[in-house]
Amino acid sequence: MNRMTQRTEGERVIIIDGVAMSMDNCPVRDVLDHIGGKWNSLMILALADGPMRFSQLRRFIPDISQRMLTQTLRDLQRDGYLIRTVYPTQPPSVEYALTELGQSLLVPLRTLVQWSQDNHPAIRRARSAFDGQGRD
Amino acid sequence: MNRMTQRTEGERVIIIDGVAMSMDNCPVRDVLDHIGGKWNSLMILALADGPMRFSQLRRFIPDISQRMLTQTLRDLQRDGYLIRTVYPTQPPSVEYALTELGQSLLVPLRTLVQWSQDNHPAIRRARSAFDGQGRD
DNA sequence: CGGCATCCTGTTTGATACTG
DNA sequence: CAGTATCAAACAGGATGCCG
Repeated sequence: MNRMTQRTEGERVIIIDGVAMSMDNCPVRDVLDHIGGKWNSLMILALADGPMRFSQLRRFIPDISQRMLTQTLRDLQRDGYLIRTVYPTQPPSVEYALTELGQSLLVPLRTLVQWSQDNHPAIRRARSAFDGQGRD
Repeated sequence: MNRMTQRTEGERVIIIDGVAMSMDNCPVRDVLDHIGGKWNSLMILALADGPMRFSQLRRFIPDISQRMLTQTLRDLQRDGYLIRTVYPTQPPSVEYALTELGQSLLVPLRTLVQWSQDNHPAIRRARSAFDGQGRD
């Protein structure tokens, strides 16, 4: 599947699962960096069941700051994961909803969520074993 | 990556896909924070085909610093994703290999990689569309 | 309500140098 | 070869105040 990095002159390439990927523009890194952000994937999952308003999301993720909420939403919108709809009510309300792209990300994301739940105990076990043995 | 356990709040709970999860000890965040790290998931994928030595990994991921390589490997070892084996040769060689846990993570990870590759064009398109429209 | 701008902090990362 | 140590830069993130 994957093997060795090739360092052709000037052009750096990494090979993952047999597919060469330039490091300047690696799809995997690009996506992973985003879903790995502290709030991004949580936000996608939050919107899984349907659109939410700004203040709803704030309540839904209690420990996010307004700043990070705004920023995360803008980032996700920029990448096409969700759409922002402003309703010109008084006071104004803004609704965020997953796009088709966002919905499709939900699939691999849920796989990962499932895996996390299944294996979290094992990780915690490994962690305390590691911490325990080195110490004394 | 090295998350100091911070326990400030009492009993806050977030609901993902209908499942309530404590925020102090959320499996999803715990795992996502790791696979989302800049190097972690790349490292797991690098070891997918078999064990590698320290310097091999360095070459495999050309733009990682020695410091980050060491640290990432220690973190992943701590969480039970890989094992570290020292061969008392001269000079010493150290081999890193995925554990069963690490191998199992490979499955959802590959799903994500696949998704990334499939949808990267769409993301790039959305991104430039977003950047273009706000402009002037 | 739904933001944005500013300031300020701790954490993450990279460069560099040194060791067994 | 496979690390450790140290320093400085970069960045993420929180707190606060202001605005349409």
